[in-house]
Amino acid sequence: MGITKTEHFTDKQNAIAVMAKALGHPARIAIVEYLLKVDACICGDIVNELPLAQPTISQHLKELKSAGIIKGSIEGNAICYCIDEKAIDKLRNYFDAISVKIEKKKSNCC
Amino acid sequence: MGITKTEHFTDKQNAIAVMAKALGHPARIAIVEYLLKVDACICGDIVNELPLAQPTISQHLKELKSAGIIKGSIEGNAICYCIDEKAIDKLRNYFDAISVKIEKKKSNCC
DNA sequence: TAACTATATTGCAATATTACGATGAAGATT
DNA sequence: AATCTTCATCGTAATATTGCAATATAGTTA
Repeated sequence: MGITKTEHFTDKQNAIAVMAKALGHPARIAIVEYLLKVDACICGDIVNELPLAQPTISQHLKELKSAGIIKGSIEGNAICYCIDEKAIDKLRNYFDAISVKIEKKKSNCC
Repeated sequence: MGITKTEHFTDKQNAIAVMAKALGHPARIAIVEYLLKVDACICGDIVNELPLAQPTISQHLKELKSAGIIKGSIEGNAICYCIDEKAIDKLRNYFDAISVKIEKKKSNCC
């Protein structure tokens, strides 16, 4: 197999999973953190920051983009990537909600 | 390849990535949501709830456990799984921090 | 326009993931 | 003790991911 049975789950579950999966790699976490660190979102130097080859970075950027975590705009012959706040908000709200639910339960057997 | 170069990244980056990766599958999101929904964390009926075979569920539970998202305790011949609040808190804090940083910047080019 | 720069795509090898049937292990029930 | 129930593990097939060298694409500059 190796194929995920997305059709059995809700759109929301799939949406969260897609975003989480995109962040499920340390290089992609490092990219996100780098985009946060630099003041303007002038990119491309990501390749110089990370110990990975340019095609590998490009591929990770593509995955982050297709998951909606970052967005890119053309800036001359370079490309300016930056974090898409909406995606982060969705994740934040999701984990906030889980925390609240856990807090409410606290009946706990484990 | 197919092998992630974890050694090039910080422990924190790897830790977040491991948790995100564990949640990067809709079945595992569904499991977490089910554990939140049921009042007591009596499990095993997860298999009845989800459209996946028992070995598949077992494998997903193992991954969630090894990522620290859930913990399990033996309850007779059944096993009681529940969410580990600490992991959720870590994720929540992480995305909160990112949100704050995005908010502070707002210089934004894209 | 030719060369340069920045990023994307292609193609490939190595490894990981997903899924499940068959089977195993351990406590519960009869 | 034999059986049942519950969950884990093994083995295997199909597919996905990771990483990079080579190459392509597109804007920029000389």
